[in-house]
Amino acid sequence: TFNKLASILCKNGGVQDSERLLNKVLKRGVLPNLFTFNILIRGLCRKGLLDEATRMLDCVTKEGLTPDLVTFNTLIAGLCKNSKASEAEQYLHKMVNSGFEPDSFTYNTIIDGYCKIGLVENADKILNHAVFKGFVPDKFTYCSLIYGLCEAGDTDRAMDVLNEACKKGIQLSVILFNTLIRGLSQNGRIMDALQLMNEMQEKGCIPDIWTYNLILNGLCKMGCVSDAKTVMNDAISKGILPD
RNA sequence: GCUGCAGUUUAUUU
Repeated sequence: TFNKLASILCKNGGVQDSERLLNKVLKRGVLPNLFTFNILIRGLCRKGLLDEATRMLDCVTKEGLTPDLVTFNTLIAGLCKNSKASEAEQYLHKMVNSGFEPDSFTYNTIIDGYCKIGLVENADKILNHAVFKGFVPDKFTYCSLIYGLCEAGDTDRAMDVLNEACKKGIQLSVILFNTLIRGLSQNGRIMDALQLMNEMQEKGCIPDIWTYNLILNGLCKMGCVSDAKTVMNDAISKGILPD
């Protein structure tokens, strides 16, 4: 019960509330387990308290518990969300040295972390290493790569990556298309973005409110407000209401 | 003690 409450408190942005609750509960003799620490690590990272979060890892050991894969993944994700992908990579090495096998969460998180800070090359390096270890790229991996390539202005390669994902049997999703649509429109390729919005339907992916918002944003930024209106009416006629 | 279950980690818009 406490763990569930702590998780909710942390997600609402209040690690301190969680810690207060933890103290109360400790006084009643309820002992935290590894889940508790994992939740707190996530909460601390969300607040940007990375040093506290990494210290939590030591706390775990002091409490006689052993960090598990989720503990490492949580910390790695927290570091990545705070633009610290290379620090996160250090923990990848630490966990391997501690005898843990990184899983798809681990690899995808670090790959995403590097893509988000514009270091697609580093992401690629991790990916190649991961594939060598038997990792199979999934929709998360491809999404991050597409995002990263687009941010780097390499929309052509981003499109190649989507095609590659398709060829490898990845079930293409609205999210993957949205990611590429965003990249195309942010790189001035609004026509290609519109075309992709049409193509995605042939592949069974129905544009959602995110898709339309991306397209509308792209059109408006290019000054094509009347085209944006047309698209918006199209969305409304399909039952997708502006939010 | 055993069995089951539950709670924690990764991708897209403004």
